Amino acid sequence: MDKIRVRFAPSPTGFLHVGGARTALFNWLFARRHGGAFILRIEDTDVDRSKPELVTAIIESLHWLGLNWDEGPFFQSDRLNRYRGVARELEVSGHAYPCFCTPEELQARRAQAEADHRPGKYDGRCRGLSEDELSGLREQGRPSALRFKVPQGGATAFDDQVFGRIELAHNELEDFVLLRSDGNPTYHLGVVVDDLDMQVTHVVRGADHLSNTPKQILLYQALGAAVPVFAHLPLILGPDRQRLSKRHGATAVGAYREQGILPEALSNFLALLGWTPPDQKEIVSVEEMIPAFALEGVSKSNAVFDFEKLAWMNAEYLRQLPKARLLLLVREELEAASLWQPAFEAEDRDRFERSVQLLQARARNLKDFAETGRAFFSDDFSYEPGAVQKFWKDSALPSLLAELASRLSQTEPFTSANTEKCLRDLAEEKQVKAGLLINASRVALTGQGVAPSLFDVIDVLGKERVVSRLQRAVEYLNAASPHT
RNA sequence: GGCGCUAUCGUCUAGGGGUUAGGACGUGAGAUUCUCAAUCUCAAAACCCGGGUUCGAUUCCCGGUAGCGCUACCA
Repeated sequence: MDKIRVRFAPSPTGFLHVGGARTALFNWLFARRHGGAFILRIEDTDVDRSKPELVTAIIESLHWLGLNWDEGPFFQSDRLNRYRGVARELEVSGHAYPCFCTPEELQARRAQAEADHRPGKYDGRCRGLSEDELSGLREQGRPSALRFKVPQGGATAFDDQVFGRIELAHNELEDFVLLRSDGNPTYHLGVVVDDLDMQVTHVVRGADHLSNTPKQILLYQALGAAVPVFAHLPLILGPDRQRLSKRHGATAVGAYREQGILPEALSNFLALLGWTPPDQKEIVSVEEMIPAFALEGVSKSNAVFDFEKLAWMNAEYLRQLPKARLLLLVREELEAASLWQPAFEAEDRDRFERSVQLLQARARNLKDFAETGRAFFSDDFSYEPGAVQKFWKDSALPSLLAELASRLSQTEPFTSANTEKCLRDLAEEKQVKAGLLINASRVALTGQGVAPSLFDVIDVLGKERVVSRLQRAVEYLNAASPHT
């Protein structure tokens, strides 16, 4: 068999959607599995809706996901003459004909057909235009589109790698447009010509193209070309089982990145939407997926995008992340939040690293480091209201915390064993539960009711910060309830 | 409307003519505890409906229903 060649062909009319990302991933996996080529092609023939900056954004998202391509990016807008040439060939060979109906006329007829409960297919009225009529219309300067002459009668069938045999009767098809009246190709012409020129062997794309495939096969045949293998992927839906769209929240890959999702977590999650590795593992790296990937294992039914599972998977990956990479990612987060300090790679480097590792066990996404973990990287943090309400309600707290601050300032050496002993001794003396002091101190030190183990926090923060933060909490509490 | 496709716990799925229908996320309970997370244990939770084939269908076939897709000079 010839070398396998696949492509991902997004159109730059929007950001890279998670559905598109999964299509790209499956193509990439398939290419890597078979040592084939993965081609990137930008389908920008819709001049009105395509935007150059979206091309950049799509490419950036693909890079972020680690989906590297072997050829391209190719732009359909660079190949316009080629499509026109093929269109011309098709016209000359009698497989296509000019149509002078205007979009307005067509739309009006469709509307009328709908009102009459008739099928709204194009009626083929320009199909039988005589040479005289043709040249007459041309002389009038009437613009024309080029339509494909769908064979009358019969059917086209193909064996989809995931859906099996699909058959469609030709009378269900209309004579679809190949070339718009402005000379630009439509999707169907563009894909077929490109996939042919780029020698694509397997077309792996969303199931929304399943019903379009027979049209394209007809084009291949009219061109006397071999038809590639098709594999359609089930669609990704929102929680309401509607096709995933903006109103469901984040759909763009970039939006997940901004939410602190790791690319490996997103890839893993997306891969499992419609595909199960043979060993049924849930956490699977792309490296593990490559040798196991097969189109035959792809599910036929649409899948609901479950953000909760992605979040879980992300936490899972975050916890396993090698130190060096995590440090780098957290640094980016802190920089974005204006929390990064040069000292973190100089005198405070050790504290920085230990803080990150402490937070790592509980983080669900990268954002957590700069948000709930803020107090580890800055003295400027506030007390989370829920935590204050829950852990700072005992009226003895101000004096207890003041005493704790004073005793901790005397503790030498300042190890977790010693600070813990100090706190527990104080609790015992004052006849209060150690938990009371521990929880209250946690809020004082981190501003959060949920944070790592207190003595680890104390250890990482160091004596000076611990003492001053406890004192700050005492002041806050006294200010809040001046009568006690 | 027409055509096409699909149908297993709430969600992602495994399985397949005879199974206690398996796993994961989520949910609930418990253990642990210093809050939370993690971890461990346990629990609830599914074969869309109706026919047929068969000794036996969740599995195969047909029909229905539902959902999705296509039905553009969008891709």
